[in-house]
Amino acid sequence: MPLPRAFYLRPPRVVARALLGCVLVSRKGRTLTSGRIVETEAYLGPEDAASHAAFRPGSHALFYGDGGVAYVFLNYGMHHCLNAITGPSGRPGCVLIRALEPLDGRATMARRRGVAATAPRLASGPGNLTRALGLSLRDNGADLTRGSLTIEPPPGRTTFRIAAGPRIGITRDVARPLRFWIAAHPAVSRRG
DNA sequence: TAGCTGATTGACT
DNA sequence: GTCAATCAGCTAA
Repeated sequence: MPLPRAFYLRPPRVVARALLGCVLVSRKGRTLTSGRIVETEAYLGPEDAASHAAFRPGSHALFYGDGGVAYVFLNYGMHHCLNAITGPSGRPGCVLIRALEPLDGRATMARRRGVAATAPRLASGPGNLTRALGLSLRDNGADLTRGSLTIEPPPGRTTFRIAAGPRIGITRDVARPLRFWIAAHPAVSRRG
């Protein structure tokens, strides 16, 4: 069972931490790929200058709607990034999913990435992650509580330490400590 | 219509 | 550490 809508109807900071350890599942045709979320970043509403809710029109309808919806965008002309919209309608915010530890479909991810299945960090980094799962702008607006792109609760008991720090790669509001990752996890993207 | 910017990556020096 | 690849959607004209 995917995480319920209510999971997402909370502030981005809370959802970002809660998503660590959860499993992102992508179904494309008969192919299933999944991975454990090990790294996220929170983006707030217009008060957060780095958030697309603040300066990226076109994403407004998604940001201001109910949470639990995928927001996929293209940047630098070649990389897709996957976000989960958070908060109830009228409370914009989202969580950028930056890195996964591959679970099901490792071979498929490796093929999509064009690397060996044994390669480390198959889905580490927002661009790599979306490529490994076969995501594109067509997945923008997808409902994360049902359908082909969902997020499941952590399987079994999982304990880990959550580390926090400044977000990576942004040019506005650089200092806010809104990046969260599983401490010492090998699949966390290295930059920063 | 042209020009600019960006929540990146990988290849190269 | 530097740099090119490449595009959606803005802005200026």
